[in-house]
Amino acid sequence: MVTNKAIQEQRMKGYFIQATKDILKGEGLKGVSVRNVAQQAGYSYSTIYNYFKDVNDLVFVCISDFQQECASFVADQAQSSAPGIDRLKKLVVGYVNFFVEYPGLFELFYLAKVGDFGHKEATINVINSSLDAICEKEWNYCIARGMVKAADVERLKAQLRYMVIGLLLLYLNRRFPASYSEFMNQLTIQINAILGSETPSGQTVANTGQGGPLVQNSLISVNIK
Amino acid sequence: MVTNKAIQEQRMKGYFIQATKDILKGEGLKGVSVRNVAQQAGYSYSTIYNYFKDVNDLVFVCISDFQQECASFVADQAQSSAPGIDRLKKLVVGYVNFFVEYPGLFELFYLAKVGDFGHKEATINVINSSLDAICEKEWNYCIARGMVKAADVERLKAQLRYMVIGLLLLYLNRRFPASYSEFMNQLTIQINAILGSETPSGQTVANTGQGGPLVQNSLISVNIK
DNA sequence: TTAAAATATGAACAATGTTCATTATATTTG
DNA sequence: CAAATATAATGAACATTGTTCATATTTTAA
Repeated sequence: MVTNKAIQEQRMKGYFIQATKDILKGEGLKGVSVRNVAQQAGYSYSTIYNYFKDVNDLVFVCISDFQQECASFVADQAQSSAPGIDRLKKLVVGYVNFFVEYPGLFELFYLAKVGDFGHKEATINVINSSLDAICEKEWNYCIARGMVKAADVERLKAQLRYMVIGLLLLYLNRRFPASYSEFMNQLTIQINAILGSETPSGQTVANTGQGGPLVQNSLISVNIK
Repeated sequence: MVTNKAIQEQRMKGYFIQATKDILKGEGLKGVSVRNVAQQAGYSYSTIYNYFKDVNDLVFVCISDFQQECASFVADQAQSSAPGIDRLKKLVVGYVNFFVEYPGLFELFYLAKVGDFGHKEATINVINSSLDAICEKEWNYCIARGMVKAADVERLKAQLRYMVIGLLLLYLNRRFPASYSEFMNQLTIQINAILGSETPSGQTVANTGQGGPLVQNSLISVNIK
């Protein structure tokens, strides 16, 4: 049974959470202070501590909500493209666009310090699997249609995940590349390197043969038809 | 000409920088406070402001030194392996190992907030090209020996860069993967996906063919011989 | 030696997170 | 309904941050 107390407590939490979310989307983490949030919610700063262990806790519970928002944002951008690899690419681009639009949320998802990892395992998991969750349906579609081998999917997911996060980190936090257009260009190149490009020509990606005593030669060629 | 004043000023800066570096390698960024650094250097906290604009400035000038240290660390780990792709892989693994050993330095390189991007362009560049700088000689070796096509090198460098940073970010900041061994396993998989594995069998990485109206089919196959 | 310039210093301020005794409100009980 | 009790909201207070600035100290110049 849900007691009145529980309802009221959730409502109070909601006020603080909404205020925190608004600040995060606008100014980012640096704008979130316990006094700032409290004022926006219409309460005294110390009242927050009746509902959240500390300010870290408050900030962290926003993540699940934002993951939902991210999923909607991405679905909206990708719905028009054809199912399969094409839409998969659009989903990844959409995921990147979301964090470019809300850099504060990238900070929250990937850069923010987490106090106690153990107690926040569920939320951490939401973060770590956020891209996978957004792409899952499309991966299944691709597997079912034989567009990708099931054995490769986990590695490909991982490749996209690390690439996207690395690219976003450098761009949002280190201004590399310096311009948005070059950043998007890099993104396209990277996505095509992982999921395949539609260039109608075959080309060799890496071709390694060398003669160390114990090391076998290896030849890798990527053919795009 | 180098004035006495300049020498003395550099010496003073050096005291604060050394103290900051020691703290960064040990406790990480959270341990760096202006009072903490000053005490370790044997001066009053306000003296720092006679030599550095702010605490961000102080922290940032440590980066070039650490890049040197990183390069030595990596070279030491990779020197025994055969030149070419094999050593290239070892260099990347060494780069990762460096930041696993000193998580505070990963924080400094990639996570720390930068006040004024414009004035720190040189240092930012040291960061963004740190992996490339470490691998440059080996890339040239590979190109000269025809192990990789020159046209592909920039993309491969970028792939390694984003992958390494994404992987490190998730592992050091989000405990993903949860164990060190699984993390290293992921690293190996990713490196092999980019630079080629030595598995003596051909395998298909991604195989996409689908029938959107305007989208061409694409087939990518990676053959390792 | 004395005047002047340079440099080191801690007091002071604003902003931060957090705790806690007190006040105000809501609920229960007589 | 009134009083007693429980619950919740509050701001004072503390510790810690970065930063500024007037003052004290040291070094340099005359």
